[in-house]
Amino acid sequence: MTAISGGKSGYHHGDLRNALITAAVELATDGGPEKVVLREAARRVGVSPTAAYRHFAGQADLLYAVKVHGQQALADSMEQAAAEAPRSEDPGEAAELRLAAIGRGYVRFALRQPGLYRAAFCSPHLISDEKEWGGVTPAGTEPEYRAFVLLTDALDALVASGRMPEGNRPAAEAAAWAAVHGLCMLILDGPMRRLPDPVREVVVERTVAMVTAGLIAP
Amino acid sequence: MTAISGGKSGYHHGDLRNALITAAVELATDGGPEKVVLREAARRVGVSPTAAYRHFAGQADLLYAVKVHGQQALADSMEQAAAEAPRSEDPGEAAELRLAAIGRGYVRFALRQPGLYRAAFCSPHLISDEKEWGGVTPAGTEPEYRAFVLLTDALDALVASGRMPEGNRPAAEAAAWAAVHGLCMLILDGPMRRLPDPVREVVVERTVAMVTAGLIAP
DNA sequence: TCCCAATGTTTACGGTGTCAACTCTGACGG
DNA sequence: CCGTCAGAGTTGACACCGTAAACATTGGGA
Repeated sequence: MTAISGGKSGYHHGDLRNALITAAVELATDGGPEKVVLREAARRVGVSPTAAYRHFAGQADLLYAVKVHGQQALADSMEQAAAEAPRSEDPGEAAELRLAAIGRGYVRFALRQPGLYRAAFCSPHLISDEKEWGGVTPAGTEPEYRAFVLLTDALDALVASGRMPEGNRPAAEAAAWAAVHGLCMLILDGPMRRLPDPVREVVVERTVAMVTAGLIAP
Repeated sequence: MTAISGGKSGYHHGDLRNALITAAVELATDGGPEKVVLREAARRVGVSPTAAYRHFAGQADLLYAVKVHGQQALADSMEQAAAEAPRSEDPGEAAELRLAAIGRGYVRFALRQPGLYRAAFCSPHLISDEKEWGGVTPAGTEPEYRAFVLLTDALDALVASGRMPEGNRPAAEAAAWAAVHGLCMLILDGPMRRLPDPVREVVVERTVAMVTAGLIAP
């Protein structure tokens, strides 16, 4: 049978897997990963709960699909922010601006799509996916690969321009990622939630500044 | 009746609340917040599930108690690390070393007690506690208050010594906290889990260095 | 002494993830 | 042209979980 037939014949849905993912993503979008419940997704698609087991190993597997979706959406936001980054003649300054822009794009996505973002980074204990970074670089199959590459490129450009010392390069991506990720989590779930908007912006800018300055410093 | 009677008379436990918290903390310690299940805690204490409702509003309330416990344990680790920080004659250098020590103490706790740490920062959507920071400083009743004060003092000392520009002071605690928190989360739950130990140490040191350098930079 | 308020218990309900067994259906080979 | 068979969905059941209501037990003060 063709799996790409969009027409639902009543019994056979035709594209149940994607329909379930869509529903699950919707659940995560407003409510976060803990709202991704298999039965509800099936309910929304109009199908029996156990039907999902023909396409997913279980709820964790469905949640993992949502996680991948979220991470790709995050990478999109970062790419867009990078594209809109202010240009500069000085390659060093350009690289620095680009890194800052990427960071802001990251945070912007997290704040605009808190549910999806939290799903994208929800604990693997709920999922038990066993993919990991080998060294500091993730394998190309990783869902967070694109976001990681964006960051890596920006850092490489920064060192290539001479603005960032080579000695600071190792693990720089980890440090930069940690700062923006921690910022988002603290704002979304942590003690910084419900921070007044102006204060929040100050906090974001201070963090971005700390990252760039901290990586550039000799 | 006295709530402090330790002797269990069979029917009346005597100190059920603390017994439940202890059990719940144990659950979180090996397994994280999602393993904090009310029925299991009651089971371990040898009491019926609904007995817990005499002492907690519900599972979320019990989890919140665990959260507070975790945050205090975290503050302990930070305090100890600060006390063990290398001294220096130069007050500027001393303040910087102290800040770095605090950061390492933070990370050390997270890596040694991943379950508790994750519980300490688990999403309020599972808890619905409605306490928050007013500005950038938390109210004194906050569980994360002690840890926050430690950080704030270290930063104040840094600016008082003249090593950190006053212009960098606003929201500096947020940026610093974000970096170490994000680092811990990425290592525990994120793409950096199962990073080889040596690499992990490099990552931690690079992050700590980024924070201090990034805050000190003019 | 007796009573009552605090503390636990039993029972029950709705929700969840998941398994096993059954049923429908459409595409393919004869 | 038609039977069949594997893939896709269904029903029913089980073991958990959180939680509410009604009931039972106890010990300390009036």
